[in-house]
Formats: sequence, structure tokens, C-alpha cells
Amino acid sequence: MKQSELFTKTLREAPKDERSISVQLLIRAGFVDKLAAGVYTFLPLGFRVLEKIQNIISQEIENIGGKRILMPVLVPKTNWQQTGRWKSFKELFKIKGKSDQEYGLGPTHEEVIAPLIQKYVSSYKDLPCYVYQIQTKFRDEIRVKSGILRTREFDMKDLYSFHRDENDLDRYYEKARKAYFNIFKRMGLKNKTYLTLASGGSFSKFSHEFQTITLAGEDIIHICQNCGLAINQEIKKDYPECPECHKKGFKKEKAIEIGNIFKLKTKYTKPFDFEFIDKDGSKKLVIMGCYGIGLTRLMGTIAEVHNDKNGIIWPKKVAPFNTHLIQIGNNNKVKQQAEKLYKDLRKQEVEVLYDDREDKSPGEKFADADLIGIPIRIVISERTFKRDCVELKKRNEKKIKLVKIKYLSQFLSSELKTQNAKP
RNA sequence: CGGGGCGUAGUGUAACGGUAGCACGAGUCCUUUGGGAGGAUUUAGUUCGAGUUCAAAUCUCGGCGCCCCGACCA
Repeated sequence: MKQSELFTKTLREAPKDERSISVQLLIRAGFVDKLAAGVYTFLPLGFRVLEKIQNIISQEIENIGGKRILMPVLVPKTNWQQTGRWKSFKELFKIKGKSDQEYGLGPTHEEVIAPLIQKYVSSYKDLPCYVYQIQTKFRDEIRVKSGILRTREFDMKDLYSFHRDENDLDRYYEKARKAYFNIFKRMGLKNKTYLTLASGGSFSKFSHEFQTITLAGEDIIHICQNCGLAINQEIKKDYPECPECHKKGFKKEKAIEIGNIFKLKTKYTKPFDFEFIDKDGSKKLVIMGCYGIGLTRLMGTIAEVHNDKNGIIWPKKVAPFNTHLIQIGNNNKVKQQAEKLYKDLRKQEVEVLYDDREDKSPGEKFADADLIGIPIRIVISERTFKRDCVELKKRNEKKIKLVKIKYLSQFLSSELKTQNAKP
């Protein structure tokens, strides 16, 4: 993409009513725009990051058998009444149509998926079954917080699994846990993300949350210094020692929940009488699990964790572009060379944001590049032109190196080859 | 939902109850081009409503909106 065609602009200062560092940077760099409290537009750069996040998540979920669908946002009142959540789900946005028909705007989709899968599952032979979607969710939060970290409208991946017994659920739950860590690893969050025991509600002993350490977080977790398992403060009173390794040393940290996995068992199959016929001919309730990841929150968390005083430092796999090509000066030869490089790189499927703006000083271009935070910066100027080189700098490093243009694609392909590790 | 703070131009920030100003941005022209360039010139604003007053950005009341703390968060 040519930067001269990018309609967004960077801001020198953050709007004064945003205090969270991630959203300050995301707004200044032109990734998102705030429409109202907890309601954001994702601009071209931000949308590209969301797409990267989405691709990584769907690859990993497909790897554990998930089949992608898209459920409606409008969910009729009767579905909610069947599980009692029309009354008990306090954040449910409720709307009324012209004919007095009432709907809840989906904040999560157990009430749709359970009766949906029920239509197709009648025998143990139809199980297990794994279905997911990536969709905009609505929750009427009493108070939104920290930019895109807690909003009223957000994108979520929700996966649901259906099983004939709890053992099978347990096996899949483990697979999901591993898939989640793959996802967070690919997004550069692995080192700061902890599997965390949390309340399981009345129907399961625990659920597991994936908590990323950051001061912007709203949860407090206690990390076992021996085995690394964390316990959410909300249930810590029940566990003076680690339930995993039985040691006692814990470290307290603020963290944000970027995902969770939950053994629902029969909580949502029972209200719909969702049964199957087992091998022995008996009817049994289907056992269910659910697994959520907030994509927009994830994007905010990444920006919150990866930044410096000059801007965001996107991990490679979620950056809006692989490379940021910057043309310094408007010398014709330099310009032609930059244009050619832009085309060549795109032919090689290297994603490139090309700063071709003629009315911006070098200093401003560098400052914008740091703010936007693309991993590899490529500079072309008269200086490099004379030597038939380009200048390379990584966003997370200080050193700058000159590379002959003919070797650039070689260099980039080795730099980017880990990009698509998974099919 | 309880408590606190705040609403001035696209962004940031001034103005005793008395002329709404500055910086950045944006437009035009000239010069400039390796870490947010310089000059000239133009552009654009008091959240809304009511009240007090000769006079309100400023005081009072109400609405709307935003931020923060707490409670809440299948």
C-alpha cells in the first residue's frame, strides 16, 4: 500500500481522554478511531492487524478440527428464556423489532449453537463435533475501560465442542489448551501469558483463563513460582498451595484475560434436551465445552505489551505489513528505484507499506514509521542509491545495515520465512 | 450502579465576568530534504438548553458526552 493513498493520518499527541497506552498509540498511528465509549472503528492498518490475528486463530482452530460457521447476531428472546439468561445475563443488549419481537444481541452463542448442533446429532456416531465462529459480539458493559481492552462491541472467536462423555471432553480440552498457547506464541505473547485457574461456576471445578501480564490488566493472578500455573485472585482464597505441584511460593501480577476455556458439560444441552443415543441404546445428554478468544482485546494487549516511547513494535506475524519502505528525498532516480522495489517486493509477496509521500520531511517519515511499528524498515535515499544499496533497520533493534539491492529479497525471505509456519 | 474529574478549531493547550489566543495539522506560494524544516499567507472553535448579569468560555441549574476509582464481568 502506498502511504500517500492511506487516508488516515498520524497524530503527534494522543487525545487527552485516552489514558491507556495501547489505545493512545493505536489512535495516534491511525489503527483505530473511537466512535463512542467502548465502540471503535478499525481503520485500514488496524483492520489488517485484525485479519492477521484472525488468520492465525482460524489456522490453529482448524488444526484441532474446528469447522467454521457464522451465527446470527440477532438471537430471539425465546432462546435466552430457555436457559434463563434473558434475565440472568446482565450485559445482554436487548432490542425490540417492529412487531414487538424481542432479541438479544449475541454476547456469546450457547443458545444458538446447542439447538443448532442438536439438529444434526442423534447418535454417538455423530460425536464429537467441533464448531467455531469469529464474529462481532455485544455486551452492555456497565463500564468500559482502557480503550479497546474492554468494549461494548468486540470481535470474538468462540469454539464449541460436543462429546459423548466427560473423558472425551477432557481430551479435547487439553488439545484446545495447547492450540491456545500456539496462538499466543505466534502473536508474541507467550512469555507473558499464563494458564490461570478460575472459577468454574456451579457445574465444573475450574475453568482456565489465559492471562497476559500487563499493568493495564483488570485481573490479579497469583503465579506459582515452582510450576508456573497461575490462580485468579477470585478463587485464590481456596488455594494456599498450588493445586498442581503443592508448593507455596506465588507472585502476584496484574493481568488481562485474552482467552478462556470452559467445561460446560450439560449446562446448555440440558435446557434444550439435547440428547444422543449411545452405543448401548441409552439416551444421554451431550457433553459440551466452550473456548473463547477476544480478537480486538488481543490486538490491544499486543500493543500494550510491545511498545516503546516512539510507538508500537508489532510482532512479525501480526504486523499490518512485513516491511515499511521509505523513500527519502524526491530525486527522480531514487523515486524510480523505490517504485521498482515496491513492485518487486509485492511480486515476491512481501507485504510492504511504501512511504512515497513527497511533502514529508525525513524526520517525520521516520517518526511515523516508529509510531506505526512495522518490523522491518527499508530506506532508499540518494545516499543509498549511490552505493546500490538499501538501508535496513528492525523496529526492535537499533543497528542499521546496508544491503545491496540484489541481495535484498534473499535477506527478506530468510527474515520472513517463519511467517507461515503452519499450513 | 456509587464516587471523583473533565468538555474551547481535526489534535493539544491559553483567556480576572468585558476583543476567544497560541502550537501542531490542513490549503496556497517560495525555499528546504537523513530523526517531527524555514518564511509568507489562509482555514477552522467555546458540548447542548435554561437561568443570573449591561455583559457568560468563565457563575448557577439541567441534559448530553468522555475519562478515572470502586462494584460488576456466562
